[in-house]
Amino acid sequence: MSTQSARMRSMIETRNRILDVALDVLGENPDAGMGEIASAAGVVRRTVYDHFPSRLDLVRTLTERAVAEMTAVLDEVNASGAEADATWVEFVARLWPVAHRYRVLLALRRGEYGEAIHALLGPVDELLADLVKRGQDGGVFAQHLPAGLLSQVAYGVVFAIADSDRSNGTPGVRAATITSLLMLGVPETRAIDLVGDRP
Amino acid sequence: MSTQSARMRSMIETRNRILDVALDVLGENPDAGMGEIASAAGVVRRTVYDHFPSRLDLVRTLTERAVAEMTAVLDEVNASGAEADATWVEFVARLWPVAHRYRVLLALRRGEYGEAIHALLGPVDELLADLVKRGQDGGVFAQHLPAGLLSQVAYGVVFAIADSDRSNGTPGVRAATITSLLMLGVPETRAIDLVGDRP
DNA sequence: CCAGTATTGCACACGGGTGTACAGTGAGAT
DNA sequence: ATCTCACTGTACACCCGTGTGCAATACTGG
Repeated sequence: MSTQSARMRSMIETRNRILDVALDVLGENPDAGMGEIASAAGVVRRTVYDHFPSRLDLVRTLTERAVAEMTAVLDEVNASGAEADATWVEFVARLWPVAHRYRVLLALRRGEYGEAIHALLGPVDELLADLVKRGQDGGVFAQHLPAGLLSQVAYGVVFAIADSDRSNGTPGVRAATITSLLMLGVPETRAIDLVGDRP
Repeated sequence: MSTQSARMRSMIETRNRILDVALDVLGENPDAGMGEIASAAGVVRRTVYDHFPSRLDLVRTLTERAVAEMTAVLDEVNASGAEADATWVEFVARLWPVAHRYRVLLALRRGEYGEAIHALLGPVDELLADLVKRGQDGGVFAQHLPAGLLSQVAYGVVFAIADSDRSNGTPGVRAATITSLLMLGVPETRAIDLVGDRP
């Protein structure tokens, strides 16, 4: 049906290249301007505005991408029917690369577009809170904090550790997962068991 | 010796008012301009520049204040000679109000003045890392992460929970302390014991 | 009362990012 | 071969925050 190939294709390709590069550039410096993004994508600033009328449109599209990927992972993982702590381990493992790519969103949540991003990220936050709530109700997670806050802090920590990957060697998924599990109130022995037997 | 009282006093007072207000305003919105700070302090923008030649000077002074207060607390707490986990509890308790006031620094560490702030915050980071390292060597803290990173993430969590105070009611020091202890690898029972018996 | 000075209330220059306009170019579509 | 359209290159207007300059004002100390 869509036979308008070559033209369409290269246009979509540039659009995607802009998005990919924007993620990298903004990941390095959340305050980067459209000019930097354009240059990094091997394109003129004007062209970026052809694809995304405003900077907010760019960021929004990026966020929508992230939300789509994250909810996909969360839905899949939730469907397994496993215990909450095991589900969390699976979640972190699957989300690790994604979280690293979209780490910029955590920085972008404060300032200027914070409101818009927060709104788009709402569904993800809910799914996350639900998972933690399930763990608390099941007695596998601690209850020092309300589920909503605990889930935010927990995956904030995962993002933070993923961030530090850029500096030192590689704390890696394993360390991040264990740390988040501990914070969720899972005993150390159980935490090590959960992450121990995996590919 | 310093008998130039009334004049000096009111000038110092405005200076301090500017600093205090700047902490509040920047706490709400780290991107606030000198104009907003001036207005909030009941002063004209030009006056702020009389006290602080540049925006960086303002932020630097704020940071120096924070470093002074934090190192004071850390030194005092470290001198008690108690176990690392007990010391951590004391540390969080004493630092709680301070951390809440200076929460903006965590946001300001990224972007523009990040480098300068990071440099000034260096000593605090070291003291914190030393404390965590001591706990790891003593076997009371877990070792999934290197002391430097673990300490950063741990007090990042404390700041994050302090931040959320503004939104919901009051998770409070207790919840924040327990959460950070858990993440440091302290067993839940021990953690509750540690925070349980205090004024 | 008079001098000194912190503060005010304007003014402006400067830099930097955003978003737009428009003529030109080159590769694919017809 | 010609048309179409994504992309180029350059220019411009606009907004906003920073930092500076200077005369006027108010308030305090001698």
